[in-house]
Amino acid sequence: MNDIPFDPYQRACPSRTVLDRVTDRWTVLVVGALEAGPLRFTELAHRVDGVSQKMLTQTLRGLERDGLVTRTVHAEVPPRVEYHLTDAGRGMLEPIHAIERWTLAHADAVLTARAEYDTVHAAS
Amino acid sequence: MNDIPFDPYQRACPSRTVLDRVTDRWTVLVVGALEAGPLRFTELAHRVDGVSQKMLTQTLRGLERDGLVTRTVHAEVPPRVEYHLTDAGRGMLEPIHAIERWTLAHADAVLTARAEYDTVHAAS
DNA sequence: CAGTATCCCGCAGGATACTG
DNA sequence: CAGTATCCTGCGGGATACTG
Repeated sequence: MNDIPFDPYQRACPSRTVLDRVTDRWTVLVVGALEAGPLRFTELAHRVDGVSQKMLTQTLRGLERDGLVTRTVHAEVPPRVEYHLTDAGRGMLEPIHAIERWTLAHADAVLTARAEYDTVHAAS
Repeated sequence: MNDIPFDPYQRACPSRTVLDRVTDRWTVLVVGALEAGPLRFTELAHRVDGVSQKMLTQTLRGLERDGLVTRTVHAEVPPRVEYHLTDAGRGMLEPIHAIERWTLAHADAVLTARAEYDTVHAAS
């Protein structure tokens, strides 16, 4: 049991490293892509458009390390490796859905605000 | 009206830059800190422990640019500057709450999984 | 197919110093 | 107090090449 509660607003709190995982761009997209079901490495690379193999590997290893994704190797030739969410990983879908919902709902407003701001604060 | 719907899974979709805002570490903490009410620059720096003045300024400018935060300068000496969420910014609280909830709820499990993983995959 | 291994560049972001 | 302005370094992350 913990004597000290987690608080991401504190610099030294370990929970901040956990926060970093949820607020990772590729993590959000990869976990979101895995919601519909297990995917292979290449399939993921296609779904998450623009991710490099290095970043995809790195993201998947991190998710595996955190117990959010499981990596299954099927003994075949050519090899088939599938990634699927664990129960803990599926828990991440709630914040991810909220993030995606907000992004889609406010994208227009934000982009408009940006253009407006840049017009007003245009460099001479 | 948009002929093309936003899709953050597509590399070139502008919504990905909006996604980047919500998935920014300091953004989440700053907006979360502003939920309770307006705060001054220094107060924010204290609440969001560990943020450098440079990153705080940068984060606030970004939020202002995106129309999520308003900056109010009170004509006093010494100057008093207050930041508060706009309605759009308050909308970001939903994903942020979900993120914070998940972080606090799964921090223990994730940290344990990490330790376990690192033990098993220890470098020789 | 599903990676690992390198090389390398740009820039995120901290530290420090200065201003209205 | 609330910043801006520089300098500088580490590493995020892309490109490329190689392997089981």
